[in-house]
Amino acid sequence: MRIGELGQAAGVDVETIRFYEKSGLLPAPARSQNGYRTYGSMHLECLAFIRHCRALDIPLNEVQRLLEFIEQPNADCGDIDQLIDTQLAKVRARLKSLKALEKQLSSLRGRCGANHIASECGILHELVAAAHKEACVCHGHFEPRTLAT
Amino acid sequence: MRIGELGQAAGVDVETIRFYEKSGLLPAPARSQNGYRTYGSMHLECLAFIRHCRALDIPLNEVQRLLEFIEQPNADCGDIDQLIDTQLAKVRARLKSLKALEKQLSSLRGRCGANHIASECGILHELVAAAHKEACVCHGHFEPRTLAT
DNA sequence: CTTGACCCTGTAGTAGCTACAGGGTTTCTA
DNA sequence: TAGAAACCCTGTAGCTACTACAGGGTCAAG
Repeated sequence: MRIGELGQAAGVDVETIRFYEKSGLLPAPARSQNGYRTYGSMHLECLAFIRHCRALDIPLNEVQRLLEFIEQPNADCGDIDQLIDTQLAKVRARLKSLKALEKQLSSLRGRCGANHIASECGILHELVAAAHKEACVCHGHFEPRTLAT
Repeated sequence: MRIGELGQAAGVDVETIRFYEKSGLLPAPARSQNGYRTYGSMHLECLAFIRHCRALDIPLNEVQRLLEFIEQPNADCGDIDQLIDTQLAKVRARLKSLKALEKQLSSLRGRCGANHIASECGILHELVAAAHKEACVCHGHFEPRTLAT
C-alpha cells in the first residue's frame, strides 16, 4: 500500500510517517517505478508499535532501542525494565508538580470573581506581589522550573 | 547592574534574559559606554514577574498580555480570569491523562520482574501485542495523542 | 484535456529555551 | 605591565516531535 493508505490504517499523518523514516525508526520501504513508497503489513505493525510507545510518552530514541531489542531476541532486556521505570518516575514527578500547580492556580483564581478594571484585579495584584517578593534579593530565589516541569 | 548580576538576582540564565528582551517581554535596558546592558530594580521585578508566570505554565504570549494589563490599570480585566481558567483547564486535562498513563505504565512494568533475554520480556511482548492489535485494521485506530498529552 | 487528489524532496516553523561561534571589555593576579 | 579568566555583545543553531509549506511529478476520474 501507498503512504496515504498506511497513514489511514494507522491513524498517522503521512508527514509523521516520513519523519519516522527519516529519523531511522521506520525502515525505508520499497519504491514503485514512479518513486512512490510501497508498504506491507510489517511496516504497519512497526508504525503501530511506535505510536503505542509514543502514547506511553516514551521518547523516540528509547523507542528506537526497543525496536532494536525486537530485532535481537537474545539481547539482555534489563534496560527495558529501566526504561519503563524511568518513564514511571517522570510521570509521577510530573503528576506531583501539576498537582501543586493546580492548587496554586485555583488559589489565584479565587482572587477574582467579577469583571472590573485591571487596577482592581486580585489576580494581577497577587502576581505582582509574588514577583515583588521574588525580586527582593534578601528573600533568595524562587526557582520556577522546579514547580512547572 | 549588569546582566550577570540580574541573572544571579533572579536565578535566571543571561541567555534567557536576552531571549525575553528579544521576545519583547522585558524592556530593553539602557547601555553603558561599552555597550553593556544596565539594569535597575524595575527590570528585576519585571523579570521576577515573568518567571513567576512561567512557573504557573502561562505561555509567554499570555505573560505579555498580563504585563500590558499592568501598564494599563484602567483596562477591563475579564480576560485575566479567562486566562487563569484556561490554564486550570489545561492542567486538569493533563493531570487526567497522566494518571491514565501512570496506570498503563505500572501495568506494563508488572510484566517483567527479573533480568532475562529480550525474547522472554513481558514488557516487549505486551508492546508488540498491543501494536499487533492496533495494526489490525478491523479494530479501528488507537489515537496515541489523546492519551499522552 | 483538465482538475483534484496523491506522491516526492527539501526547507521552515512551533515553544521556550539553551548552547555555541567569534569577537570585544573588564577584572584580577603574577 | 601582561596575561588569563570572567564577563559582555550579536547572531546563529540546536533540542523534541512533529507539522506545514513550496515546488514539482503522477494518477485517476470527468
